[in-house]
Amino acid sequence: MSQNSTYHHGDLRAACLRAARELLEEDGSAGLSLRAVARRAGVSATAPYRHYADREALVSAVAAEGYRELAEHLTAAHPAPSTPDDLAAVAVAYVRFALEHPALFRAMFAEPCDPTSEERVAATAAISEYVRSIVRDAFPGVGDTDALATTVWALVHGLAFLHLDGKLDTSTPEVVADQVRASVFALFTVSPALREAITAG
Amino acid sequence: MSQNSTYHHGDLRAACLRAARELLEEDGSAGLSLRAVARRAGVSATAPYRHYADREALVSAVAAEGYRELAEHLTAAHPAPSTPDDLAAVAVAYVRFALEHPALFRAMFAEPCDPTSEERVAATAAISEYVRSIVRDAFPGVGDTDALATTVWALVHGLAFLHLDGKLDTSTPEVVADQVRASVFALFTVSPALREAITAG
DNA sequence: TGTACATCAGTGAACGCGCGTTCACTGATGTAC
DNA sequence: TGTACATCAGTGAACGCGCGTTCACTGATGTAC
Repeated sequence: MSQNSTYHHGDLRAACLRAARELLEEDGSAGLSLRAVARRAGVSATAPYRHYADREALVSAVAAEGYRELAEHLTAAHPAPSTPDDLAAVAVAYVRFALEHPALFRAMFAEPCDPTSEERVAATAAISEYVRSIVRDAFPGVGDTDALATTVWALVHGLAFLHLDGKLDTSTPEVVADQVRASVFALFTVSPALREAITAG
Repeated sequence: MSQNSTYHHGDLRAACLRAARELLEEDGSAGLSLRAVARRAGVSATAPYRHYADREALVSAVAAEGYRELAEHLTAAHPAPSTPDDLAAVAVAYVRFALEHPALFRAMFAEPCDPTSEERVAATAAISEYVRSIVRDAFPGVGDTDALATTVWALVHGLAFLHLDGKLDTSTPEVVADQVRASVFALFTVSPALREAITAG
């Protein structure tokens, strides 16, 4: 698959994706141009067109990869969370992912999901369903957990963004993790009666 | 102040700000260029330089204005919130503001606050302090409400962004408001003992 | 009230830049016989 | 095993574009006397 010829790259598609991610982290989304990607991959400016229809297609591919990695990162934190503690661990992983890949995370959530990119739509739907399933598994007694799941997701997502935007203390990973855990615990000690009321409709 | 001469604009500074906001809403942040602003204000490409040092200065001014308007919008929703209901009303206003000014809201939170723009730094600090003061006033008994305030802010901010990014149902303002209220109520019925534990440190 | 002049807010030509994208092309690869 | 040829993955020149920013300028305004 990898040959010593310099003419054929071997795996330019993957190399473009890698270059795009690097550019994203270095210069933000403004730095992510097809030409810059080509330059970094050591290839002519037009070579990426063999693998991506246009700039938008490349960005969508990057975002989709980000969603997949985020999902992996979360399951790695806890494969089947079922208690507030488990959930807090997953939440911490979510925020850590955002802080470790700030530009990627922004690219994933910055724009309404491009409806023409099947890959991206699927990846978005998957992460959304994944979050819901975690809450469902953690609270099997409740009939419709969707409202509660949304609340959890919003809380964690908001924590991720506020940290990312420098609005909260990010001096050490521990400080961040403590804040995330405290917030999740606050949410998950809702009185059972009220939780019923919220999730009934 | 406004003369019939076409040479002197009269209030180009404000006109630039207005044009920038319109461009932001129409084309997203990519459409916000100094040249486009000048064009829309009906003025030569270099005229805005009389009022803004460079593009970044204009963007910062727009963001700062956004922060001020958000603060006004929140106080209009409830001048001195002191119950979960009051707080829910403010939260609904926060999310509505985001949905009514999507590109502006993104611009406000998209990048770490430009540390060279005093106006922007001040506006950011003000909104942050405002959120904290609301929670402080609503829970005067608790010594350190900062952790709780962060939780509230994160929840509401996350709801705003998830709605903005098309990840949640935004079909009607009522649907959105119901979700926001439900989420806030879930948070504010934390058991008193646990709230103590969270906010003690 | 009139005039001289400083100041202010605009003009418009010009610069260099990087971008996305097209096009005709060419070198390398792999397959059929 | 060798050759002919289709296909694939790259090249590189070229296009038109809009951008940020500079510069020397000029028209309008306001103020001092």
